[in-house]
Amino acid sequence: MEATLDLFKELKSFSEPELQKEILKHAKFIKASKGEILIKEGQYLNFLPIVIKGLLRVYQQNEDREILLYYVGPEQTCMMSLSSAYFDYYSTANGIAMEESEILVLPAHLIAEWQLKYPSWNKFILRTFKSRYDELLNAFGNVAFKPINVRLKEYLTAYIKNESSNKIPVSHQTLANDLGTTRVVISRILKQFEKEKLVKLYRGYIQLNS
Amino acid sequence: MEATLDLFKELKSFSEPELQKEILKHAKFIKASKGEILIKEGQYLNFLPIVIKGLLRVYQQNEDREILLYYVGPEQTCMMSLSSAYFDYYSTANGIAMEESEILVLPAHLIAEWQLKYPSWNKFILRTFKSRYDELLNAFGNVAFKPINVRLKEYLTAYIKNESSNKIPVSHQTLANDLGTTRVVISRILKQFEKEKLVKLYRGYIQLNS
DNA sequence: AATTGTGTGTATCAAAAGATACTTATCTCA
DNA sequence: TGAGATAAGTATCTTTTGATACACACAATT
Repeated sequence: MEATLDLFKELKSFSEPELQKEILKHAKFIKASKGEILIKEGQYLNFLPIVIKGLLRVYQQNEDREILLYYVGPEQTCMMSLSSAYFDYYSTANGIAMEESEILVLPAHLIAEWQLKYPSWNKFILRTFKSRYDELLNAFGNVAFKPINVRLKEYLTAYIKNESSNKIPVSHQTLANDLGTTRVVISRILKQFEKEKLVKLYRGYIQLNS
Repeated sequence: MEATLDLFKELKSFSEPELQKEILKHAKFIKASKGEILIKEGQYLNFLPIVIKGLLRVYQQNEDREILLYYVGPEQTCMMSLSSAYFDYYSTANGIAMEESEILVLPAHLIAEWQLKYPSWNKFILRTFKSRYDELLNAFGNVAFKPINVRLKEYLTAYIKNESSNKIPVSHQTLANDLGTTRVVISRILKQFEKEKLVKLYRGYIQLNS
């Protein structure tokens, strides 16, 4: 856990010395293996997870379909947990570890206490609320107004923006899950994109031309 | 403004004496007439509006369509404004007064200050974030997974839950705007509902059977 | 090599939603 | 009262999306 500890100490959001001391005093560090489900819809959470390393995927489910809400990366926490833990309310989404992840876990009651005590914690919480809200608002507008092919195109271009390569190592099924539709629909649209020379399709990944 | 002042003093969220004094010291009270646009997409806000009386409608727009995000009633504030004012970010939604409304207006910089100073203010802000987030999440799930007829049915039944009567004084166009679709689609579905004896249609309002 | 699972291609059909256009009410207000 | 605005009904056509079913390719494992 030495390495994790070092990672934690580098996080700017918690660099306020008093706060850092407090966190170290009360937090547990846990590991989540790839595919592990951390949060289930309907569940009450009495802890707040902050990701140190790795990636969580938070999504909503509806019978056979699902749709992505957001990812939680290092130095971030999960809106659902925050909401659930702070307000003692059940979660309305699911969370799963996309990769081997290291997570700092805080008892729920500290959220409110530190809100008033530590400005940097206060900022962190509000920043979390705001950025998650913005993400969701954006996703909402997209789902409400844009056809799937446009959303898919935007998803793909957004994907490679953060990467050096323009290979997108994602299956059609995963794309369907993220965008809230079915695999066949994605395959159909991707084939259309290929005809338009926008992409090249391979097993297990997609290459974006541009 | 006497009446407004009295209304304000009754708001539980701000009953903490020190906070109330501060608000009265720094706030302005304004009136918005029906149809007045208070917030525009892209605009920077340096104030936080809290509704004392009346109703604001906050929505997103996309060319010819629009979709409802939420309403802001008495003792509530607008997520967009809060987000914009606190983080110095532009608004990503529009706000319009649905009726003659009375609004308390606070300078943006006080939001952060009071966050640390007044527990009840802190609670108010977080409650705002949470409830707006929940509403949006719910709307998102609906748009992603449910067909319009189901959403419309839910909208109508939710509407009369808060009313004594089962008359819904809303035009088809307004329903279309709230649900993010077009008038013709709404009219078509409502006619179907009428055949199924779920509703009776009149000019300007809808009567729900049950 | 045979088996199994996953990923992809694709055809067919059905349903949902949107676009357009035109008609008929009803209300408002000068 | 009559002109214009708003509300609603409806028919037709197209597009988008979804459901289902099946074939085939590739990979990993035994």
